[in-house]
Amino acid sequence: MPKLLSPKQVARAIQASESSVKRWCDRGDLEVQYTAGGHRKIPVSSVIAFLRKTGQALENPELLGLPAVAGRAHVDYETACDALFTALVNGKEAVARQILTELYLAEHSLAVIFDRVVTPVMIQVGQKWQCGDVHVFQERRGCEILLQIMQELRRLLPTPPSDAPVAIGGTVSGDLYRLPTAMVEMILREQHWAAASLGDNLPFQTLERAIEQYRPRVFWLSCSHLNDEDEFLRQYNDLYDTFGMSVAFVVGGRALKESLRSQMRYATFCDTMQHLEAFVQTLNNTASKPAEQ
Amino acid sequence: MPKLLSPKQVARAIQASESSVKRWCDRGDLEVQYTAGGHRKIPVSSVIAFLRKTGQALENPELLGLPAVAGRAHVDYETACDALFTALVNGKEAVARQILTELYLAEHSLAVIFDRVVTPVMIQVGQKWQCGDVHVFQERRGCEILLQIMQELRRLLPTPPSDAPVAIGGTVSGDLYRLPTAMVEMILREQHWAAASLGDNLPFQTLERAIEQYRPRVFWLSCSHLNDEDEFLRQYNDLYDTFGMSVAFVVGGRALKESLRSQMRYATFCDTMQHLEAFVQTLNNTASKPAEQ
DNA sequence: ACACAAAACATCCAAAACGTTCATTTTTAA
DNA sequence: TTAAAAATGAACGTTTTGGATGTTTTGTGT
Repeated sequence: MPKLLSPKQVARAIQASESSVKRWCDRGDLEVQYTAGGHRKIPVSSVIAFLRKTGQALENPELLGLPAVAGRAHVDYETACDALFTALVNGKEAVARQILTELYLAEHSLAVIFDRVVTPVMIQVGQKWQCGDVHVFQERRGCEILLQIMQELRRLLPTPPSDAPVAIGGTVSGDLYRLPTAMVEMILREQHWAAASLGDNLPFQTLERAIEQYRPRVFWLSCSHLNDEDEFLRQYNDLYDTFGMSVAFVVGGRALKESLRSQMRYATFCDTMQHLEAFVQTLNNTASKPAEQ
Repeated sequence: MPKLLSPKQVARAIQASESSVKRWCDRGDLEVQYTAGGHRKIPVSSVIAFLRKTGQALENPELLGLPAVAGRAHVDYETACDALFTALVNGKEAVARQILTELYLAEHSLAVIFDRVVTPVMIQVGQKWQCGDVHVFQERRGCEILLQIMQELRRLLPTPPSDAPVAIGGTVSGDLYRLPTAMVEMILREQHWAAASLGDNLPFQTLERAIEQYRPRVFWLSCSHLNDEDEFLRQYNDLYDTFGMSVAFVVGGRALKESLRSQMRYATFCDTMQHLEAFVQTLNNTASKPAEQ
């Protein structure tokens, strides 16, 4: 998708007028390219450089375009992962914030950041925790920091329009991993959904009530840990029997192994946040009232 | 609605002259960004922080997109509690944010807001939940919303100076109530402490490691629920034996009944956030290097 | 290939913001 | 109570901004 932006797009994104953006281009404050016919084309990287130079905040990042997934050599995920890991286990909130903010400004797709940086880092934390290299409190503090930063980023996402389709979800009883469900919420909000995470550790009974009350178009379940797989299967399938026809069930998480999935029904299973993003975009495009781009 | 304001807009909102607003920006009292041409752009959050810092009233809140009552002389806690309760159980994030922002502007201490509004509301939610008037998902969603808003307010607090005294804390294994520990963190940060919440559900073993690594001046433990009181007592007292001399233990929470407290040692027990605030202020005043008021 | 609508272009101008200066009010200290 | 100090708000000429204008480029659909 577009790496080059028009003056109007940039103006909206940084809350300035089109005239000013064009003037800044002409004056050289904003690096700019031209089409054959003389139209300005402003690279995203140029906007970021400009914002950094002037110390301005990015007011409407969603307007800077959607997934720039295809290999951007610019960002080195491995370095970012290493740095983030170190920052999290040492409780360096400010460092972690800087890493993620820069990635967000450079990458513009939350899904990619989640899949290629945040999730791998948390997996690494989990592994080192099992071999005893990382203490529980370091893992917990790391999660706290990540959740805080994600909430800050969440504020930069568009506020859902009042007629936005509703999505709710969370994790089931016994699953205390709230990071994934927070990610899901953000991905959905980025796609202009009115997504609300109900949190973690939710009994199936209350999920049923929640669906009844919210009447969502999408219901998600993040499963990082299951206390009792058989019990989960039974209750999940009950829930699906009740609502599966009217609500799109989206499930994911490492606890849902293939053997389990084969016994479940759902609208989609997501291995990654990018899968989820693609699925939601499909919904947006095929819906009667699609959320505008 | 715009998140960045011009000096004139801010001047009208807080009923001051444009000259003064500009002077405050230049002096650093108001956080400000600049356009490429050198015009000031003031974030709403910066205005809110300024108003609180100086104790001024907000004369025209509607100009900032805030509720019309914000900053008015006195606040009726009971009304606020009722409104917040309704907003939380109905998942109305925006309404809850307005209520709390309004209180934040009108009040001088976060502790008062926590003690007289947030805590009572969550107690009410808990009660109605037990009689079945409130569903689990409503309670959970309410907590999510509160944590979200508190995170936003946290950003308005002063960033701790690098030589700030360190405080860490959280809840023990089996205690999943993370709201109180988030409150504690904010109260401490408001008093210029480098406070870091380690989160919830922490085994004692890792608390020990955390204290070793962070070497805090204060260690807090929030106890809203205990799986096993005797086990807790044993492990807590072990921890106190190890660190009680070098670290100030601050405990609180409704799970610590009188019968339990009598068997525990601690620097202070806090019934309310205002107690905590007073205690920390005492520490600040008697410390060799007091954080400036 | 052509036509047409949407978007971007350059230019111009009024409104607004800039920095500076100065008179007036408020606070602090003697 | 008075004098000095500090903060405020108005006034000023200059610069920046943002909207309106009519024209040109772009991209899409036939």
